[in-house]
Amino acid sequence: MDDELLTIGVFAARARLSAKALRLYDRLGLLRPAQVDEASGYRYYRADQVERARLVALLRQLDMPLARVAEVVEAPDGAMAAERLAAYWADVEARVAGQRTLAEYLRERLSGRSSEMYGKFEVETVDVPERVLITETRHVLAGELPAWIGASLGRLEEGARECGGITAAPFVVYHSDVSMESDGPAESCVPVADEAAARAWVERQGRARDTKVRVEPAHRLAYTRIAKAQVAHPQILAAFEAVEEWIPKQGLWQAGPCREVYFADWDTAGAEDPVCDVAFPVR
Amino acid sequence: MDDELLTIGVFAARARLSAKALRLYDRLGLLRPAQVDEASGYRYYRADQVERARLVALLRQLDMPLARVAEVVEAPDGAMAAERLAAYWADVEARVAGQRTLAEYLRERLSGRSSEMYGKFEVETVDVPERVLITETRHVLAGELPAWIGASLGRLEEGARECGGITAAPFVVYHSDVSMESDGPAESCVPVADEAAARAWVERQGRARDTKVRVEPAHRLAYTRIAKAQVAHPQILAAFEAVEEWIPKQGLWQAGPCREVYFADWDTAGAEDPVCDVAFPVR
DNA sequence: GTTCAGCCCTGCCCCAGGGGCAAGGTCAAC
DNA sequence: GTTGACCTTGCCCCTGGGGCAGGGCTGAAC
Repeated sequence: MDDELLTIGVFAARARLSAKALRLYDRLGLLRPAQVDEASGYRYYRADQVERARLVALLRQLDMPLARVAEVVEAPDGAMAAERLAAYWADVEARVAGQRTLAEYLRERLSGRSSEMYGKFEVETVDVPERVLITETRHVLAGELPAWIGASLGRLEEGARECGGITAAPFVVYHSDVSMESDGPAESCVPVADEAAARAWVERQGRARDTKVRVEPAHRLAYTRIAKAQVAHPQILAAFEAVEEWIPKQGLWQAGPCREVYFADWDTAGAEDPVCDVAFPVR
Repeated sequence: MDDELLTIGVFAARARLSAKALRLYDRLGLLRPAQVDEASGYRYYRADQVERARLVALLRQLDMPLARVAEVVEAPDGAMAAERLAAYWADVEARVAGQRTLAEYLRERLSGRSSEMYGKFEVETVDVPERVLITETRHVLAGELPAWIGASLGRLEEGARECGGITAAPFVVYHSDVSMESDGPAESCVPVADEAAARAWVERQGRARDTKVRVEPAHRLAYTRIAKAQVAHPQILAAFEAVEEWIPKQGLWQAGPCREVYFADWDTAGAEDPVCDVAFPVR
């Protein structure tokens, strides 16, 4: 019954896939024909391969990449397969949730409320002297950003005790895209007192994390102060944009990548307490 | 102030896009540099182009295709732009909602509950005599399917009155993929009494819709009866699969594309009333 | 036996939306 | 003048196929 062989066209119709797709899946090893005629190259499939093929078709309807489809259909048992599917779908939902928030934010902004929104931010400048920093740099996605900032600044603050102590508020520099899906490098920084001790401490850290000592020259920052509740995507984008809009209006230029300065204790702050300056170096 | 020109690298950093992407957007006309040096080919952007570029970058984070990005950034005003963004996002949410349901269904099925699920369907066969059909064929996505079935069968039932009347339950044949995102052609069919009248009626319909007369030869159907609440993706897939699993077990073969036979009045049926047979021609 | 339609094969080019690299031209500071 | 950073175009790569060309296979009718 199940040992009758189907040509690729018949099999494709039953599996609701195209013959072209089946040839691709054959080449990738995802769905091998039961038999291939050596002379003609004709592919023949067993009828009981339809089930697997149809599962592939359904998974592809979730836009699951073929590599992950392979992980699902080759799972040792149904429970594992279900788990891998669930993991993929959780990824999708996480991504879409981020995009949803961004879409809502953009919709509001495009509707013309941007001027009102910018009006809510008061921007000022401050001069920052030359400082010695210990830093950690990593490519990180927006979803993991809060966790990474917490962990990274925690490690650096800990290390700062061996470097003469913290001399100013820790901050995070975004060397590339600030927003969702970003993997532009982020650099968390803690100003410390003792450069020599800092270099020695960094040496001891090894290369596992990208830990460095950096001397940041004196500069001026344009910043706006925001509350804990605003430190999240995409609300925080409005703050960044408010500062960016403000800078040229004052006859200034951006002189470097943006940063978030955390001057308050995060854990003890309430949602409406100011905890963070969104800042750009300016000239 | 805004007439200072930025090189592509500086502009890319400010807009949080790659230089490569900017060259692509230039070529596509989405984001033209303010000036291009004829001799060197160097692109120079005005500082006030950053805003548009950054909007493009944010829209791309929604995975919006560049063609739709262009529609948004070139909208005559913010309200239109917001509307187009909202339309795109609604498309995404609709697609994801369908995928979400499919993912949930697949997760349950992979977890091993499939045998229980199939157990719920009782499959039988019925012999169908040769019949004259008037039909409408269209490529239709799963999302529009219910609406199209309703409208299409409505038109055909109306036309059937001029063709000697309806002689059996209307049905829809799926010549390709049954599931979400399908655009495989679907054919809605109404059996009628008078072939000559049917041909004349179809002639009068013109070519706007793909309306035809077809004589379906006598055949046997394997079917399972389902309630109104089950006639929706992806629950209905389980019914299709139950029948497909059943067929080879009886020593039968599928002899054609699957179909849904609507034997009850849809509007007056309750959610638990049987309204539809999910059927495959068998030999 | 022959023919012919309908399958099937491989191989090539195409799409989006870029990434990455090579070879070479430019620009600015020193 | 030199150097190094930056810019240019062009080519190949990715995914998941669609579409077409040119040629081989197969089965059923004649």
